[in-house]
Amino acid sequence: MSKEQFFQDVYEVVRLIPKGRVTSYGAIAAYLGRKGSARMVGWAMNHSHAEEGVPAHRVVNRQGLLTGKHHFGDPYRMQELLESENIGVENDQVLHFEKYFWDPSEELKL
DNA sequence: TGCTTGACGATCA
DNA sequence: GTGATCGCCAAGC
Repeated sequence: MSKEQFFQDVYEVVRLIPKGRVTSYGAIAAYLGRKGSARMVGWAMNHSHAEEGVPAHRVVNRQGLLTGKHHFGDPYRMQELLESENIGVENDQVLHFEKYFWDPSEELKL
């Protein structure tokens, strides 16, 4: 799998995240066979601005922390988008993260 | 060419 | 429960 393919797959998986659900960088990395390379997913997301229809706000870290909020132009934008999908956010963290967590390797089952 | 950094995560002390 | 360390792999300098 080339790095370009990895990028496209990341974007595709992110686009498949149901509204009102969130996932983690690690979960995406694991699903794409890049277990342990969660940083690559984050790095790919950093370039997701060039893509369209990529709900990057639905991707948070393992702790449900909105670590990528500063890449949305306005830091409050990410939280705002999540709250608009009935996802509670407090102190830069998704409330009931386990409840909203969407694991591609479980939901998509390859 | 080589070192540092990074939207991360798991492990160990 | 907290803090330090390593693995991951690409980009920037």
